[in-house]
This record gives sequence, structure tokens and C-alpha cells, in this order.
Amino acid sequence: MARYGKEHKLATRQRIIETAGRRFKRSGIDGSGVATLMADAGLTNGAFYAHFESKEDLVATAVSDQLRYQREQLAAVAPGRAGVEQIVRAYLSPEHRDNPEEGCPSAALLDEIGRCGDPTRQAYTDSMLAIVDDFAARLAPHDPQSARTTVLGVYALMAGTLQLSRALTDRRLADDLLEQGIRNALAVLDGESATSGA
Amino acid sequence: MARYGKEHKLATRQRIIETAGRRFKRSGIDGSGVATLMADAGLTNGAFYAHFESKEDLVATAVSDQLRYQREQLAAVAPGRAGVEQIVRAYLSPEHRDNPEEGCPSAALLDEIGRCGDPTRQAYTDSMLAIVDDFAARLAPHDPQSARTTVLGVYALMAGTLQLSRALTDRRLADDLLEQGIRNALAVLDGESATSGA
DNA sequence: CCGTTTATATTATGACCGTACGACCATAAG
DNA sequence: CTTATGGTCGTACGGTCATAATATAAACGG
Repeated sequence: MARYGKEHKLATRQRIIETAGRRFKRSGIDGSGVATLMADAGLTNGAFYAHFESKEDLVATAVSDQLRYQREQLAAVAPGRAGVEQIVRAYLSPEHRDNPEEGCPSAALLDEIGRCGDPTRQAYTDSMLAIVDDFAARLAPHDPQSARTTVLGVYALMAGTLQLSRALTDRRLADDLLEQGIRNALAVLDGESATSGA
Repeated sequence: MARYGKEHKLATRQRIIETAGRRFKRSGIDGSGVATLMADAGLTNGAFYAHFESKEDLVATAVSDQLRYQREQLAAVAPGRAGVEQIVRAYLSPEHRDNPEEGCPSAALLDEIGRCGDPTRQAYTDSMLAIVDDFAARLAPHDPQSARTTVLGVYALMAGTLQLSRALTDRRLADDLLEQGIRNALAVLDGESATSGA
């Protein structure tokens, strides 16, 4: 009875989710209307509600998807301290700052997510925990439970630093802040591993 | 010829700015309409444009005002390391997290500000620098220039941590993150002062 | 003490965009 | 050729920013 190959709708849905993720990061959640989101995916607004119950439904889904993608990217980096430093430097780079739509969803949307309803915040929390646990296991295989909070703290540090760097009009200052953020992130990570390692 | 006491309009303007600041922090910038903002101040939408050129004009003004207020609050705290620790603990407290409309404008709005136009970001930058220079002078009277970036980094760390704590639905985890943020902020501050002091 | 003057605020209006839904259509699978 | 699926288009209703016309109220002169 399947009139369309069953991938069709799923592929469309996925396309909407991905383009929406990018649009949200560029224009904000409240700043992105359904019509615009659908146009980004090459569709018109009416088709939206065949794929999602509501805008909030899409928001939660897109946030999850964005964090899932971020998790994959992080997992692809070489293990060990060298990998960690590479991640930190890439995250707190001028390139990342200047291309929010291709970057971290938390840096682009965190305060807006904080104002979202429970379903969206729950989706964010779940996906966030997957990232953090992934990373904690790599960072401290002997005690991933305690490393969880450390990783969360560093993540917050990096997201906040990138946001502030984006908000400043003084380029020089914004660049200096990124450098400072790298030092801070590494100091926290090294300091913590020394503490828990000793 | 002034038929109204000249304070009247200024007082009204200030009332709009202050109530708008609170509303922005609660509902976001894009999430707050002009009519709502005016109703908060006990007025109707039409009167808005007698006080401000546009919504963006108000946003820039309100952001400045919020940061000016934050600067005053910070200046009122006792100097020395004890004062610094007090500030960090108050900032990264569950009370602050759970009352965004009375709290830090950066924690509530930073990513949205990053997407604002130049005038707003410029206003943010100027007010931010006033806070940071204030604080840097208190923290390292001998070398406030270098302390500037340190303070900016800690500010970003704290804002990001508070945002993330607000986004998480797991209360326990959110609380743990705040504690971790306090440790991180103090570690950065103590580490930096040791470096520049030695 | 009262009316005039004028600043301030209200209400009405404009054109546009927001979410959400329903009717209709084209197409591709069987 | 039938059928249901995924899509477009049109629509409802409210909210958005902004402006203009109108009403109100405060301070002054007489």
C-alpha cells in the first residue's frame, strides 16, 4: 500500500530538521517563522503540519538533531589530551564565532532554549547528557561520573565565551577573549584531571 | 513653555526602559512586543514612539541600562577576594538561576544580543567595558589592562554556566553545574592573580 | 479660579508576518 | 486506472512595528 517509497517523507522530514537547525542558529528561534523554515527546505508552509505537530515540536527535534551532530563531530576527534585541546581551540576560534549557523547550537541558542517549554528543555537535556557522558568516558575512564560535571562546566564556559565574543563589536577584544577562553578551558580541564588523578 | 514638569517625560521614559529590561530578560527580545512592553509600564503602544525611535532603539537603551545597574550592584560589594567570591557565589546561585528577570542581562540575552544590529552590540560593548574595567581596577590595581581580559573571561564563564543551568530540566544536575561553575570561576581568578602577582 | 495652551497619552489604522488548518491537486505505486 | 500520499495554495485570526488623528490632563496667564 506504500504509494511512496517510505524514505521520501522521512528524507523530507530530515531535510526540514537540518535546514531548521541552521536557520535557528542564524536567526534565533523566535526569529524564524514556519514559512521561512519551510522555504529553506524548498517547501511551502502548509506542508509543515504533516511533519510536525507544532513549531515547538520542530524546535525540540531540531535541537536534538543539532546536538546529535555535535556529538558525532566530537566523537571523531582523536582521544587523549591532544584531541581535547584541538576541540577547545576549534570551538573558541574566530571561524566558529563568525559562522554561527554551522556551529554549536548551545552557543547560538542557549538562553532561548532556557526560555522554552519543558519538552524542548527535556530534549536538550537528554542530548546534552549523551555528549557529556561520551566525553567524560573518554576523559576519565576510571571515574566518568565525576567527570560529567567537569565536562558540563567546560562546555558552559566555552559556550558563554563564544556568545560574548559574538556580542562584542570590538574585534580585538573579542579575539583576546577567545584566547582567554582557551586558557581557561584548558586550565579547568588540566586542573581537574590533576585533582582526580592524584 | 513646558506645560508638564520636565521630569514627567524623563520619568516615564525611565520607567519604560526598566520594565522593558525586565520583560526582555523574562521573555527574550524577539519574544517581547512593543504593546506588551508599554502595557508593563502602564501605557499603550501608541505612546512608545514619542520616547523611542524604534524597538531597536529601546533594546539598545535597555541593554545599556541593565548593565549600568549591574555595574552599580557590583561596585557596592566589598573589595578584596572575599568580595569577589561573594559575587561569584551570588551569581551562580539557584536563586539567580530561577529569577532571570531580576538577574544578569547577559545570562538572559547574550546570544540574542549577538544577533542584534551594530548599535545594540555597540551599546552592549561600551557598557560591558565599563563593568570590566571597573572590576579589573579593583582586582589588579597594578595592571588593570591585563586583568581586563581575565575579567571578561570569567564573566563569560559565569553567564554561560547560568544559561546552561537554566536550560537543563534535571534539577540535580543543574545545581551541580552551578557548584562546578563557582569552582571554575574562582580557579581562573586565583590562578590568574597568582600568575600576574608572582 | 478658570480657560488657554501644549505636552503627553489613547485610540484607530496601516501593512505585514506569526502559527495553524483545511481544501484542493499532482503524482507515483499498485 | 484507482487510490492515498505529499505537496501547494488559500484562509483565519491574532500579533508585529510603526504612524496619524484624537483625546486628556497639567501648567500657566489672566
